[in-house]
Amino acid sequence: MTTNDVKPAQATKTDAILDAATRHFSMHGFEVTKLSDIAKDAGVGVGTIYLRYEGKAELLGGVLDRAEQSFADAMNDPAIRDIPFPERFTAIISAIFKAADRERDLARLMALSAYASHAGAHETSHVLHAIKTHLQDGMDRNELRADVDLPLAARMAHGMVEGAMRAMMAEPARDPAAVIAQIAQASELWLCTPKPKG
Amino acid sequence: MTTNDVKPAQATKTDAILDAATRHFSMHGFEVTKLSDIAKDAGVGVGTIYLRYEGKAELLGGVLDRAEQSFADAMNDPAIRDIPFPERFTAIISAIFKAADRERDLARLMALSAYASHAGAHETSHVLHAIKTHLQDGMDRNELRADVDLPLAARMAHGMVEGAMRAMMAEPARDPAAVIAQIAQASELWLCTPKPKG
Amino acid sequence: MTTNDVKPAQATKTDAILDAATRHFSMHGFEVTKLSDIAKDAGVGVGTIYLRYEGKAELLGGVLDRAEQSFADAMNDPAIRDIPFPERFTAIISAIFKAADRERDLARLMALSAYASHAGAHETSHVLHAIKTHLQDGMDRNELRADVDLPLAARMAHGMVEGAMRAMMAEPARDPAAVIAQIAQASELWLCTPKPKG
Amino acid sequence: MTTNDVKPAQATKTDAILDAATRHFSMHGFEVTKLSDIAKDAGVGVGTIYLRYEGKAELLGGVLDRAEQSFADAMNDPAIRDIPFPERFTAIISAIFKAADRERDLARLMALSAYASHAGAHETSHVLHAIKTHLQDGMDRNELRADVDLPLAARMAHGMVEGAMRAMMAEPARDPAAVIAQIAQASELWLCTPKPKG
DNA sequence: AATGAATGAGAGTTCATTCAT
DNA sequence: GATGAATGAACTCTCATTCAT
Repeated sequence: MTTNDVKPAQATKTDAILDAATRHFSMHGFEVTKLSDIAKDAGVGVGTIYLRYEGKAELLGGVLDRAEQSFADAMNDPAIRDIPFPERFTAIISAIFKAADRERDLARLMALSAYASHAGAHETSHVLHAIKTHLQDGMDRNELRADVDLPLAARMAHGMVEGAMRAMMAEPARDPAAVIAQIAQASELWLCTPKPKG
Repeated sequence: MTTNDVKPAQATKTDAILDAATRHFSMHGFEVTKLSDIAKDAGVGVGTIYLRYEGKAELLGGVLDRAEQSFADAMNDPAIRDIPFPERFTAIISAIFKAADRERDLARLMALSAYASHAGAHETSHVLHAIKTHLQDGMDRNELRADVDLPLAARMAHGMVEGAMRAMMAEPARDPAAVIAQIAQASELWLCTPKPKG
Repeated sequence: MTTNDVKPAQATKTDAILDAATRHFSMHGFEVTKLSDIAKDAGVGVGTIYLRYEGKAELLGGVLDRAEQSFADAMNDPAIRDIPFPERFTAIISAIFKAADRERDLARLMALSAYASHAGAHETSHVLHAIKTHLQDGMDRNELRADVDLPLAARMAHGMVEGAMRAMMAEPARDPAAVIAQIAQASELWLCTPKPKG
Repeated sequence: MTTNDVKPAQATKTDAILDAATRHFSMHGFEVTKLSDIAKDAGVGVGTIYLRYEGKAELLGGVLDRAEQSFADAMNDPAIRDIPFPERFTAIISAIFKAADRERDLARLMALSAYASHAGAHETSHVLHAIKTHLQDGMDRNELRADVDLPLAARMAHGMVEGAMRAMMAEPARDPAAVIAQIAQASELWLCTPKPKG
């Protein structure tokens, strides 16, 4: 494949399929979603989906991969890696929220991992991995408490963000910045090395 | 049949159905679960399920109701309400974990709310409500920070516990007591009024 | 069984069952009707129906038997047998319409014969048989045309009355007496020995 | 495939389905008939039926429509319209019998109208309408008695033919021509303007 | 005799998947 | 490569029938 994309048509169709599939899977769930609906939404025939994915589960796999990648890319932004803790918390969480705004239904999508044929691949999500990396980095720099159980803390932080997102879904009027600030503050109090007094 | 044994047969059958349904729904998901499997597992005929629940969705509703109730009961134990913060965190979290041990797959179950016909009833879960009540109580007693956004913090705490549970599922060898201690510590640092120094 | 009915309770229950069954079968059809509905309508338990009838088909048989008998009784009224043709036509048809008013849905019921386990018994209906007997009687008295094919004419007359009944169902405002007069006139023109002129 | 052969496959399949459905519905009734049997008989998969009809009731609707149309077409043959009464009776009845030979079980089919989702459409059957038209035509030409109640007479004639058909079903050895002659004679005596004597 | 909870075979319907065009 | 008509396995739900009480 050359640098300037030779198969724009196909790429476009694949994107249309992934877009439609993301929409349907996240809004209605895996089993409820009909491939024919996705095809119609994407403006292609059902058979076309089968030219790109082995089946329904593999299509979900593709959807999850793309969504996770988008999240992970945001969090792995080198610019963020240079920020010291606790300020970095705000940057990380902002990145997650920004990605979540693009991939609006990631939270719900992630719950579908179980259906993906290669579910194992998603057992440890890219997002979770990015969180772990950031925390490890903070510990290496002595900006985070050494006595923290890293894998456990990463899961807890992950859940905390999910909980905050659910709060925003339940009360859409909330100010995202304020929510981000609350999570950042909680993270700092919980994970950062206490600042020496005085 | 003893005198204080009211309709044991029917109660037993309903319980068997709910037990089997909980097992299947939480382990395999709503759509994937076949009523015939639940019936077989419960040792009853399919028709018997329909004598108690209008359909599959209503059966899930019954399962969720029972599970939520069990959790909420554990957390509303009056004995817990007398413990001051931050010690109370340990008690609450222990209660959740103990209930989770009985209702092993609550976390996964809760994700199924969408399928329940009376999903609205679960919009705000009993567990979440219990958490809110405890936090409010702590704030009234000045044991928790006054500047905490209660509804948001409750969701975040809820998510944090879910995350910890996922960690335990991923690594079953973990010591539950240690996990509980980590959550309790994080909660204390994050939510408790800082103790005066000195 | 003595002359004065010893088992009024059972007879009453049987009647209630037959009444309810007649209502349901004729209004909604055989397959659509649920035994539990009939039982509820009759104020008995489902099991009670099985104490009197072998099954659903046999219950329909009982319903048809009773309805047919009621019709046949009306038409076999000795008073009618003394009337000469063509006047007798009016009496016969009036009797059918009167019975149809009591057993409101006979026409629809008869269509259900196919479902009765002893359908053979109904192949030649009582009503049809009564019509045949009357026509034979008229031929014996030379009041009806000798060249009429009796079994065929009986079926045709039967159908003609059914057609008239459908007309009344379609246009309930019709005057029954006028309808009866039309059928009687048609029968006379068609079946009676032409009166000598002059 | 020739040029003037438009979508033969699909048309053929639809026809096969309608043929099989007609056979099954008329021989065994609506509820008793299984879609899987119709599909097997038609040499298609069950799903194929659902590509053409919304469900079982709509399939019956399609069957009734086609059958009625076939009958009505036979009766509306312009050649018949030119024959004067009473000779026209023979032509009409012959046409009905000929169509009945093709659509062997129309009489029984018509009784199923109740199950068709668009039953209303069949309230007044095409056949009945054709009969009415012929009678009206006869009255306009002064070939039929003016004092006949047209809608009622049409229903009665319709029923008379049905009765005759039942006679033929009960006694298959009967000569159709003789049966037709009997109906035609009855119709003439009943409906035609009496011929002036002399 | 009367009941109705329990049963499970069986039907309509859906939809992922295939493949001829 | 693209399509969508065709397929049939598999599901939920119903209800006649049984039988313990």
